[in-house]
Amino acid sequence: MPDPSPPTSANYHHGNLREALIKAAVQLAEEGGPENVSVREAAKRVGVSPGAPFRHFASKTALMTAIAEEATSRFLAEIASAVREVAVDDPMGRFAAVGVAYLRWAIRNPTHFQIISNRSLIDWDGSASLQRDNAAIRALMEEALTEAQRRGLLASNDLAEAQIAGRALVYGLARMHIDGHFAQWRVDGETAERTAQNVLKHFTTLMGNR
Amino acid sequence: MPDPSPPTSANYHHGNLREALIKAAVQLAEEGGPENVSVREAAKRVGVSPGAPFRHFASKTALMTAIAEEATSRFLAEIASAVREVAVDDPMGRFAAVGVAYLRWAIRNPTHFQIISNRSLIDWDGSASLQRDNAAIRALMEEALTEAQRRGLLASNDLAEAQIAGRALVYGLARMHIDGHFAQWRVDGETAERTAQNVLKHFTTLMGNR
DNA sequence: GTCATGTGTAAGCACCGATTACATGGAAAT
DNA sequence: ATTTCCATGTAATCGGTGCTTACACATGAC
Repeated sequence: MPDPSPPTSANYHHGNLREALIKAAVQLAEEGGPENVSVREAAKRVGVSPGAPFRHFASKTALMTAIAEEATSRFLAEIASAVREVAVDDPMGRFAAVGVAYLRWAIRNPTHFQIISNRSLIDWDGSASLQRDNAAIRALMEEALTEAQRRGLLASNDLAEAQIAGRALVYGLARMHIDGHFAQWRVDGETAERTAQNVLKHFTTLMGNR
Repeated sequence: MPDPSPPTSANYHHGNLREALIKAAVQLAEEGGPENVSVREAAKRVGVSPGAPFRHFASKTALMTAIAEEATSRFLAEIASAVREVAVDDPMGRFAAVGVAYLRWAIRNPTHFQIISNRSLIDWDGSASLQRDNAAIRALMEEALTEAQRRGLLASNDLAEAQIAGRALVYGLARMHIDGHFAQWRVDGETAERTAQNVLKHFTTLMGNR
């Protein structure tokens, strides 16, 4: 009996192992959370030996970082797009748009949000794109609030405090959602997004001078 | 040369291995985060074989859950104590006190807060004390806001929304601190606690009817 | 056609959580 | 006082993990 599947020219070289590994790792995270991702299992699913992934990623952290880079890029794009749809002379509207878009993306992409929120799986300091995109997201929020204060549209007179508060609200709501805290109230997935956004909008108006 | 340290009667039975393991595990978490905890390493530090811990904890999760139970109990006690120091006819004051005490504990006990905030290391559903204590903490906050609304002291007319908002603010601030987000602003440990509490107090007054 | 390079395999390291069979020693029962 | 029993330890082992090293091969440049 001949070898049923020798490493012939057809499959010895995968062709796009890097992308395939990223896809497999994301799938593993979707099945059992980011902690469930294992390089070996991803390699197995792609049909490659356990050592192969390390030709493309120096470490498991590097693999997860690559996933985070892709995700953060899309995250930023969606937030920036939402901001662009608000009138330039409405900073509080831009601020609210950032928050709503942030939450919307986090809720609709829970796996990726969990990955980019997990400090221990990712090498933040080692990725220029991660730092740049995250800074850009922060800048979008900060610009809106700074401009709002300049125009006297902000209730608080402490800009830093308002920025931290806004960030905490959005981040807290997003984390409550992915950590399952909403189940402690009666909120059921479907309404979670609407509820969180209502809370956010209510507070952005509360932060504004009306 | 005789056996230098045989398992004689003096040390064959540890005496209080359970507590010793908990202490060692907490120390490991303090050194490198909750992910750094390993049952084997804790056993080694206590001077016991790798299998011994499993006589006292059915799994690593059970060990971490035991740590979380102790921590949550102290967490609740401190919050309850802070609430008791506020006048009974000042529900918004109680609400603020819960938030401040919550944040204060989280900031001063970052290791334990990280452990009790990590859903994947702990068996939440399997611990009655964890569920009870967490429910008690939630109840303290909810009671305050509910009473505030009953007395017409709440700006929002949606109680559930206000509760989620309050929770999100406190939780978001706490997580931002342990996740190192405050470093992105100029906040430096010392002032982090004061800043977070200022933000919280500012918003509790914003939430109130004045 | 030859060869260098990139990309895979195979084997193996140290560590991990967890299980099993066995050893031990203290306390309770007689 | 002796025996018995059981909680609590050890030793060995299993499958899984991240990661490294030595080697094989397929492919593109020359």
